[in-house]
Amino acid sequence: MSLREHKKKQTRAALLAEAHRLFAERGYDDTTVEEICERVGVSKRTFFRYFPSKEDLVFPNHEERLARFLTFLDRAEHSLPAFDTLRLATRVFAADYMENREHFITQQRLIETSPGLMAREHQIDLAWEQVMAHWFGQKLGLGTDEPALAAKVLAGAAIGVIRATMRHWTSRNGADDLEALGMSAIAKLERGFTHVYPIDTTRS
Amino acid sequence: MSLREHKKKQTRAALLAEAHRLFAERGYDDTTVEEICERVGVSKRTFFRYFPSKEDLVFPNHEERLARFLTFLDRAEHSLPAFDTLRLATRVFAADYMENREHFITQQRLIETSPGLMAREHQIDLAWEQVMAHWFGQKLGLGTDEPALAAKVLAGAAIGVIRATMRHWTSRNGADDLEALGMSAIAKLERGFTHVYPIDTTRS
DNA sequence: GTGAAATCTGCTACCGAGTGACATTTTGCA
DNA sequence: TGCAAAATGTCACTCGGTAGCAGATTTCAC
Repeated sequence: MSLREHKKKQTRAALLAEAHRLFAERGYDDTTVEEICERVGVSKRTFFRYFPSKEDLVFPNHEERLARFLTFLDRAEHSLPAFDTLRLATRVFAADYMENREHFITQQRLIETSPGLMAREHQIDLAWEQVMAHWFGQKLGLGTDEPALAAKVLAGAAIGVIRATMRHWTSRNGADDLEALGMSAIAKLERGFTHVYPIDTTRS
Repeated sequence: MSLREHKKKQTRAALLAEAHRLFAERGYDDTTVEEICERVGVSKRTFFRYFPSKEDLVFPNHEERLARFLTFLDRAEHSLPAFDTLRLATRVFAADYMENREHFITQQRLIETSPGLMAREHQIDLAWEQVMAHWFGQKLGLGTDEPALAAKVLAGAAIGVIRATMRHWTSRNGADDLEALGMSAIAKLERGFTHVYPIDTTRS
């Protein structure tokens, strides 16, 4: 790595670290980009060359995570039923969240303090949803582009279920077994919610 | 209605109309609030007393719609199975969308041009999700506050499914029967997605 | 090493959304 | 008509984000 690249990594890391310190100290909205820059000793202009927006400070490696998910799906055994692959992915990611639970919960709490961050999170979820929709579409054997409606609907349901589960988990400070929650959620997707709200078989 | 209230309604309507004309003409992001104000003959400060933000111009009556949904749920026959009530609601809202399809599709297209509008839409969806979670929680007979996890997960899935369905519908210019799409989506929630991605019963 | 070219940074000036304080007009009512 | 309240306008400001350009640093070829 050249000296230049090294310094860039350092600057980026310094901005991230200082930002998170300030966010923890006085919150996201009450921390201005200029403050962060002053502390790091960098101009505002330079900041925006490292991070396209202030929000990106909170989701520094979402692209990497999404890429991980993508390669996971690509490498998944083609013969495995779709929901089994989902279960595998859930195990992997649940383990990650459980291991770094303080970090993720802190981040989630921060996100919930600012509508802008909520928006950004949603944007990221949309990307995940698209990836899933595409993958489900392939599983249905309809080629790669323009996944079928059923695949898109399933992807939407999956993301919705994941978000609700994650919110529940973080709201309880990560006390529950995230993998178990995930398995239960996937089971509901797979078998339907009728066992929760039984179909009335006495009606005509 | 007093003269004062009358004028206020007029001003509000004028702002909305002018805004939508400009949005259609040169897009949301390329229309400034000041422009809208100039055309209507009102100061920027006054604008922000009518609309808390520029985004609210695009979702002028979302509170009213949500309230409609709420009273619908409240008035629903208590004995009716949960999913049947959902189906009823879907019929009502699908009819509304089908009747004013140009309006809704135009609005959706506009929303998709701006991340800020997408964010706002999501915020509104969250409110719907909360209402649904609360209602599902009641249906489960667990009292009114802090709906059970299952209720929250179902609400998340429901919103996810609705959004995916709506996106599909608008992307095809409202050509499909929205009510039929909705019924299919609810059926998937109810019975599960196994018929789309069958469970492999041959595995050990 | 030295110099030139590519790259990085800082500065200043700007835009648009949104807010606060305070003066001015408009309306409702006695 | 006159007075209080409500609505509006004005001005100045904050903050996130961008454009242009000048000056500094690094890289690389020689």
